[in-house]
Amino acid sequence: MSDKKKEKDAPNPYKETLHLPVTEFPMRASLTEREPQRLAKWEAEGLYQQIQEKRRGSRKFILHDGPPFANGDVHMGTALNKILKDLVVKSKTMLGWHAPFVPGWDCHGLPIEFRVVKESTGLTPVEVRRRSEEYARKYIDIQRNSFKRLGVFGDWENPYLTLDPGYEADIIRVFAKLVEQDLVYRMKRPVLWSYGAGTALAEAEVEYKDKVSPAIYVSFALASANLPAALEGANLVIWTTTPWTLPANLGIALHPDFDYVVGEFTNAENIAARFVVAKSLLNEFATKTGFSLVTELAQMKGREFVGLETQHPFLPRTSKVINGLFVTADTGTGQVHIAPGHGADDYQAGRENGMEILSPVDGRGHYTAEVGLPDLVGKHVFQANEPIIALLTEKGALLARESYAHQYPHCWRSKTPIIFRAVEQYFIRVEQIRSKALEEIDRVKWLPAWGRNRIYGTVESRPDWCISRQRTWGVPLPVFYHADGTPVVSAEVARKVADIIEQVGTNAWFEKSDAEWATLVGLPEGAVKGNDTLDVWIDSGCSHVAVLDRHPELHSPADLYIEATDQHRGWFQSSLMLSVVARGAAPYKSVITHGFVVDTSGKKVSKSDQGNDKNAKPMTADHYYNKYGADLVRLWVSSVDYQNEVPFSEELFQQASESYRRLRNTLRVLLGNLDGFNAAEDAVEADQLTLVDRWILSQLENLKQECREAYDAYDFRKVFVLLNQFCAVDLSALYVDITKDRLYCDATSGLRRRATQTAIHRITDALCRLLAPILSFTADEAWEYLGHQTSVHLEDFPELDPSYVNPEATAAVQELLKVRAVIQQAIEKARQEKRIGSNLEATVELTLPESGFQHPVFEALPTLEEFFILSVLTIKRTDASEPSAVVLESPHQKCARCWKHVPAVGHQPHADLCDRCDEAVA
RNA sequence: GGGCCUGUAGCUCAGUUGGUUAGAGCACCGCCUUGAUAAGGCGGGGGUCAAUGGUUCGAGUCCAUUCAGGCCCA
Repeated sequence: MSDKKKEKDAPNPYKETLHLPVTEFPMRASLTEREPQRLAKWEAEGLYQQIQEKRRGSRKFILHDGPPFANGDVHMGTALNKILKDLVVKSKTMLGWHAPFVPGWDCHGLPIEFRVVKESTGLTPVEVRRRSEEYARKYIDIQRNSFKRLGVFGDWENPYLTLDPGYEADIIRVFAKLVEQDLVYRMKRPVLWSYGAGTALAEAEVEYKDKVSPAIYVSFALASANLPAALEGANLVIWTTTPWTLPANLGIALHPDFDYVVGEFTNAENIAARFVVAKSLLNEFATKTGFSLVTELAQMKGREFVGLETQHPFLPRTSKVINGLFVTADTGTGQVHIAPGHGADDYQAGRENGMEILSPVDGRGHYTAEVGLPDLVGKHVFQANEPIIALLTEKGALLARESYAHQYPHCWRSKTPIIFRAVEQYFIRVEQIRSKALEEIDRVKWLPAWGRNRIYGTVESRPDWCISRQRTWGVPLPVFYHADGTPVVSAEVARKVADIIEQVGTNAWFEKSDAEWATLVGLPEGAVKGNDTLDVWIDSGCSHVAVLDRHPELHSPADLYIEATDQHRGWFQSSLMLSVVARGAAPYKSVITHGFVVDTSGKKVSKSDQGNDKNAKPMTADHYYNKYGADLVRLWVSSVDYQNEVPFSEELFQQASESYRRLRNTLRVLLGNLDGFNAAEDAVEADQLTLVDRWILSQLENLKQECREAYDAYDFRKVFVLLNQFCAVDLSALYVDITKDRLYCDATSGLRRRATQTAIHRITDALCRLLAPILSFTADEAWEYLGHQTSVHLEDFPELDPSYVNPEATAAVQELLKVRAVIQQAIEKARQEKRIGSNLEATVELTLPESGFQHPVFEALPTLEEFFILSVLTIKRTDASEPSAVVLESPHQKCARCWKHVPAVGHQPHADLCDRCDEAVA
């Protein structure tokens, strides 16, 4: 090692003559401080409105916002969703479209009502609704602030709310259309019922508690004519923990694939009988009832029993034998008692098998006359278990009884056990719109493509849509009842209701008396309004009517919907169905779905996990934009494959930070090198550009085109990768590194220097535009430092200019890079051996094969030295097949200004300078 | 249990119609630089392509099964 290497370099006396990068654009982003300032600036300038004004008249692109529920803070999943939408809106805008974005909120529904009712009991419906609205509006404000803070552009001052009177009126008008098309019917259906509170409950209002119930084995004698010999005189046997539902028994379900044994059984008292029992449960049956199998007469599959009938044990009617996949073999007999009015599976099975929905129980839990047993009428169902068991014993149908401890649902308020009770509900006849809906599915573009199958399967198999809810915080189901209880389900009446609601809101439904309403809608005296509200999926499913059709800036069908994959069954489906009803077509032209946010081990993360796991990471967006900044949240979104589950962790934010720093520092050095450059005066003509300039601008053209295409295909991840690679590889490692020498050391107005500044100017301009949708804050900030007074968000993506596409330069640089790799390896070896430090201390003897590397640049030593960042390069050609390089310590003096070790150093007048620097200083 | 989907380096992802030693960025390790400096450059290590079986001259890429995970149902 030379002595001069060890010497501490004296301060460069020529430093003042260098053109080092100068810019106020800070290296440190300080996003959490700067972003709010920029946000305030945008708001003060009315940037969103400016964008709308500027784009008015351009072709329109409508991304319709699916309304998040106005409950809780913005979760990372919600942030992902909104940022994806924003990436679409911003990129479509910069691609030349007019893409207004009207955000919305879903305001009605149980979770809010539940919260309100939990806080204080005994509220009137009007008060529940008042507080629910207050609650919803509070969270709308919270969420709106988060979305804005994340840099999402939209008409935040005029969002759509499903509680707006106009919106509510449109929901009711859609209901009128449903009625008009004869799609609405009324039918009993079992619901979770609290006899203590006298009301229907939702799943969320049920608490599971321990309860001991009587569990009984009951035999049902087969009663069909022409039974197979083995089944003559045989009995099916069911096991149930709700004896009180037996009066409503209308069927017995067997699993189609289970094996059932038909046989002669006897017990300790030598009573013999012929039973059917699931084979796998024979032992349990014997233990519990005392009846053990003596003679097996036959084995049959469950499906072979279908169509038979049994005699009801104490009522004068028969029960149907059916199959059901819900039948299990854990307990009982593999045969399930079916009371369609008292259970969800029972109901489904009952409907599929043409059974009545019998539910002889009133709202207080007492039997009605329908029960068929005079002694039981008026008795509470839980008081009826013993009399029924006694009756079964008397009829000889009771084979065994036991006490059974299990988790049983209880009402969260009255704490009483809940029962399944069938009440009248309203349904949409899906069958009548199904085929049209399926047709429409194939007219929509689904991204990813498998989304088509997902929703198709859902629509294909979905049962009729139950649209009534026994709730308060919702849009009223606009039906009335005559004094005799006859329902009035009328499109005309519904439209009158809608017109009134439009003026005063749905609270009026609850505030005005029945008599007032009857008068208003023209019904005879004595008519009363219904108490049901509409399923909230009707609310959001009407947005294409209540928002797209109503809002002057928007149109229907929308060009695009974007939501998480759960919405195939949810909003995408409800919107499709109601749009088929309202306009005979799908409400969207294309649909994008994204995955759910999962942690790095691939497990889902949800709000509910937060409470249970004390180590759980924060999952609300505010934590992340307050800690890292919105641009980092946005960069994270752009970096993932959103069509799958989206991995999320604090570690990923560290990773995004690294990418961010690279992007930011690249912008910074570009801006710094533009110091003193006036594009209008100093830019050079294209034909004056040097090889590397032509090459980088050709790369830039490529980047522009690929980014445009990726944005157009909603492939933000690809944009992220392209921009990262361009900044890290093409710019940072190559172009900027190579051109430092000319930028810093050449004369201010030197042609090479100006050529590179010209290129850098083009590059920086393009980068700011291409980055704008993703790094909305940072790109705008850099744009400002580029000398612009207005926001980058008012600009288009950079236009393609094919004249800069330069295959010749690209081919040359590709060859140069191959050689560069060889040289760098040789230099690295020398460096590891401590023979040299920086590249400029080396002299490289390059050997090239005779063939290949024929580009004229290989004859231009100064260009090669610059490209490889070397002081001195020599080349010889041999018959070797691959290039090779030998690295020697340079024998030349170091130029005090540019640090190159070249022969020119040592001449007068500046003995410590090379010729180039001598000229530059002069 | 059913429907739809996913499983490639520590992390996030590329891998065209099956065909040379499976790629990128980040992270990691070592070196250089101190004129992008709470920056920058160079070099390097790292993958049984979830597993098993099959089709094929040849499979990360096709088929089957299994395992793990997600959404929606039951």
